[in-house]
Amino acid sequence: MKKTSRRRGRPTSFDRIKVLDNAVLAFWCKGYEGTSLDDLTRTMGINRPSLYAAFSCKKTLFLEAIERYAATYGCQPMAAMSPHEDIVDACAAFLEASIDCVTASDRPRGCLIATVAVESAAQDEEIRQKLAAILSRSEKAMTERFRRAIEEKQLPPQTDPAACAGIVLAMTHSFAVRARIGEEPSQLRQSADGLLKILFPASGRKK
Amino acid sequence: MKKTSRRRGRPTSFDRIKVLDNAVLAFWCKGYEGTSLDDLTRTMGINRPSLYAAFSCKKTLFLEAIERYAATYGCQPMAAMSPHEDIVDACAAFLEASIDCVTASDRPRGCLIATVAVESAAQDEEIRQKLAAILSRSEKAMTERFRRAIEEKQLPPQTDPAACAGIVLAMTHSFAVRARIGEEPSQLRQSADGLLKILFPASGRKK
DNA sequence: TTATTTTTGTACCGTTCAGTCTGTTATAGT
DNA sequence: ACTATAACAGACTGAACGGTACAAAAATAA
Repeated sequence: MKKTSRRRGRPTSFDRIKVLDNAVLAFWCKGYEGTSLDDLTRTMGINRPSLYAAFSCKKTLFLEAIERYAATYGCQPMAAMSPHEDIVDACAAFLEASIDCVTASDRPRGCLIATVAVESAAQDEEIRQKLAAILSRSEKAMTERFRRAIEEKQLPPQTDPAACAGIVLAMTHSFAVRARIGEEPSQLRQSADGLLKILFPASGRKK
Repeated sequence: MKKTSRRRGRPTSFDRIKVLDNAVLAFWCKGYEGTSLDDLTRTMGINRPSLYAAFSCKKTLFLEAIERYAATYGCQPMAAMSPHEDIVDACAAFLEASIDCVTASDRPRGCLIATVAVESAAQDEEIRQKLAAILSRSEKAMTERFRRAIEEKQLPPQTDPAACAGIVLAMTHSFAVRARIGEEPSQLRQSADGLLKILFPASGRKK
């Protein structure tokens, strides 16, 4: 039986996920073409050979950054729904988390997927496919959540779950664009409230 | 009194607006950072000194391209509303024109404003302001259109015009993102239909 | 210790970038 | 015809680009 033996050679001095998180910030801020290798090495805190050893090239680093973004920031709105049994509360939490995500003051404005990587989607098939997969996943999840709410009689039986999901997700895409262009959370919150009132007219809103 | 006298020297061999329209296509396709001066001169059909004489530098060319886009493609959805007296018909036409705009097969996918220039908005204040002005203008116009519909009793008096406008415009932002990522017009049309049904539940839709 | 393996830091590579200089060409005024 | 003016086409510039070569450094295995 083998003993736990560490790898030979000089050990890596950085945490791969930590520097990837910093790459996310760099791309999120300046976009794919707008972020240079100097920007990346500076923000990530490692130098070029380490970067290339860990991530192969700029594009695969970008693809990994997109995935990492989706797994950390991108999934927060969906995650914010799960504590809520009521579909109205869940949607309110989803929209609020989405606003937080695209306007947090300590991070770049907007969404790495909907307002940054999307630009590159027209040029690169690999990026396009990854974004399409992420979008499709969130659309399925949101539709399923509405379907459950209908099943649980929180919504009228004739409700179209896909249509509802489409509208709620569309609002978050819009939030990303509007936040990037400079709108404040309070303005986005107004739109969120308006959407909830129209989407759930019957619900006696508390507050 | 002066006679009509043409300018001295060699006349410009290109139409400033035509080459600007081509610059729109180039930026729309590859984004600001992704479009090189070689790309631009090739697509515009003029060479560098002519480009710089006519548009000063890459960034002011981009700003002019954004404005030109807004005045040509960008305003088409709003323009598609005006023939329709009924707000439901008007919104349907708006959404259909929006889908056409972001998925036309002879043009780049998506929207120059919502899926391309928006990336640069975080880096450049001048671009940010221009986009903000364009968005604000369309938001005002759409809200006003809903206000008129309420006034004309096409919608219940308690309807919130800003909320309705926000949802319809959000859907177009979403269309731009989804089109850029590869979704087909038919998929976007489903979302448009779903939105109309939810936004105008009372209206007996003529099939 | 010594040999081996792997990462690190620096300097460098060829290419492409945005922008300009120079000389030529085409028009209008005289 | 000749001069003045303005735009043309192509070559050119220094800087910045993405990516790599190389040797020093830091760890394990013998």
